[in-house]
Amino acid sequence: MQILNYQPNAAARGLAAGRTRILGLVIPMGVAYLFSDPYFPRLIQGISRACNQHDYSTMLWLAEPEYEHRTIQQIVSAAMIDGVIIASVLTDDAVIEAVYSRRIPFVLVGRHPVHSDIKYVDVDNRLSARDAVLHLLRLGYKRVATIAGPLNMVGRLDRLAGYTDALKARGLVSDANLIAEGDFTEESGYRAMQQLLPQAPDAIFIASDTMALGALRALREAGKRVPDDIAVVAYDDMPFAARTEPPLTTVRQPIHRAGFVAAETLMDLINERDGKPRRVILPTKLVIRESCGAHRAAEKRMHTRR
Amino acid sequence: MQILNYQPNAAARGLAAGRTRILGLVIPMGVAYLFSDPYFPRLIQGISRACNQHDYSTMLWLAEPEYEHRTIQQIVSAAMIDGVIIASVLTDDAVIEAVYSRRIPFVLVGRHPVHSDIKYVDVDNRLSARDAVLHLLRLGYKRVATIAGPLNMVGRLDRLAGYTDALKARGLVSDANLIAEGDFTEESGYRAMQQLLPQAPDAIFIASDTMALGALRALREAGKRVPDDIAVVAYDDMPFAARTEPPLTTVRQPIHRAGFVAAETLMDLINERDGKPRRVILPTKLVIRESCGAHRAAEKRMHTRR
DNA sequence: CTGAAAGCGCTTACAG
DNA sequence: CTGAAAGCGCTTACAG
Repeated sequence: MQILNYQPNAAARGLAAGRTRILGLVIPMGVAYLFSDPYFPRLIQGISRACNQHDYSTMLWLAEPEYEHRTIQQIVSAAMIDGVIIASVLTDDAVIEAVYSRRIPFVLVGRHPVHSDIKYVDVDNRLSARDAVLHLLRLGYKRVATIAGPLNMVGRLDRLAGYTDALKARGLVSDANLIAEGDFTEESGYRAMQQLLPQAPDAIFIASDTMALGALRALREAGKRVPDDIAVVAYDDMPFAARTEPPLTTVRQPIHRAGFVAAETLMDLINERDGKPRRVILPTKLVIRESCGAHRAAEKRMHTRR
Repeated sequence: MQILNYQPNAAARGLAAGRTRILGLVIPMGVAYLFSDPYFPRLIQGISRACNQHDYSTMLWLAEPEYEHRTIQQIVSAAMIDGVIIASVLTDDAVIEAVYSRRIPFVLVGRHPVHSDIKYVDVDNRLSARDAVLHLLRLGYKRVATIAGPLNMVGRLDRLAGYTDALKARGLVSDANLIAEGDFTEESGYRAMQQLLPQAPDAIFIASDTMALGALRALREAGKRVPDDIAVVAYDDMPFAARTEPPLTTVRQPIHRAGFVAAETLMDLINERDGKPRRVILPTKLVIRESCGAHRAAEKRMHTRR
């Protein structure tokens, strides 16, 4: 049975059927260095898994700013892809505007700041950040600083808002001197921490584990002990977060799952099975380890009781 | 001029022209955890850059073992892609066999262990590993251990061979007790180091920076100082290698460039501009920092001279 | 229910 | 050199 070796011609099939079973994935590289953060590999793995299961393929575009126009051309190029996933929403994103106005099926990973009718998959960045900071406040810390992510990214703005929410909830007002901006690299966390140290914070919420790595390095160099001199809570729960010194208390978010769900949501959209909700908010969880001092605080309480 | 908004139909063009201007990229996931190593993101960035410059697009397949058959089907599916880049050569790779036997244009990142006529881009893993280990031996270390990568990967076998070469070059014989195998994760480096410690090595060559991270952690926990008690040389020169404690002496390899060159080589192959050589070996460089003790050794010599 | 035919939207070889 | 026509290899609506 030589027929077993037959491979249909994908281009012909795409032309005739009007669909290619290819999903596009666009990663804005306005922030190219970000790509080495383990976030994107895990997201891609989730998307790829869904594609494997549903017999789709993935087209990858790293949208470098200097080629943005070309990337958009390719995405909106008819009959190349059936739809597109856009990861990591920038507050001003030409790619989103292009696919939105041309009515190309697409799903965001991260909520859109303006168009509320866009389908997206996300975590509740604001609420989870609020809870993380409240955790610190409840432990009794008074001067809680934060290192935010690049503020042109929607999710990072939300985390910063969550930080402010938490302060407000405890009747505190946020102090601009306690807020530094990083760009998600280890190096930027290092610099931001050095910048904050003179303000003598007794705790800090850092918007990513990778930046926390840099912050821990800065603290070590400055001779500060974590959590005794300053408590740290981070975000992501990357694999390495359990192995820093001390291990990081951090907000776990299901990145792999976000990719998977985004891909399935897009497939439904393409096939007009509009069962999936417009927004999918995935659960997060504050993973408590050593860096926040909660264990130490619990110990103290025990000693006090005796 | 409304004609400016015209977008040619990619499927129709592909059918008519017999080429799609799409390159496939296959990352074997027999080693899925590997994907979080910064290696692949940087490789993808290089490939993506070349595609942007030459007006190609990239199709990404993470070839999970359970979907290997399907992935192969997609790759060899006519008129989907013009050619394929296969990253990270496993010693037994069904994907490579499939594209090889079907005469689909392809380029490997990493040399092939059997078919020497296959085009590839690589570094000289063996020679660079040899030089790294010779560096340690020249500094006077006597018991040089190694943590190898997964031995089903060709490049990692080559690095192990380089380790043995160096020992031989100094009239030493390799001791199986001084060789441990990791899987490129931080965790595996940690465990491999713990396993090697009872053998009392005074230096170690580790096949990746990520594993070195784990090894440094194991050494710290065991109370060993680097490089005083044990010297460390790693491989990759990832961004974080300059910021470990102590900073890593490590072999720098141009990953981004490897991706870029692989993509351009494939484009030439597709267009039958057979100008590019069959094999491209990119240069490596031993970057000397604190972990090997070379600086300390130099200092000592200075003191002795006085 | 089955099967031959039209048509998807391009590229390219070829007639003029 | 220019332009109309054939053909790429499928899917699908439609005639039988």
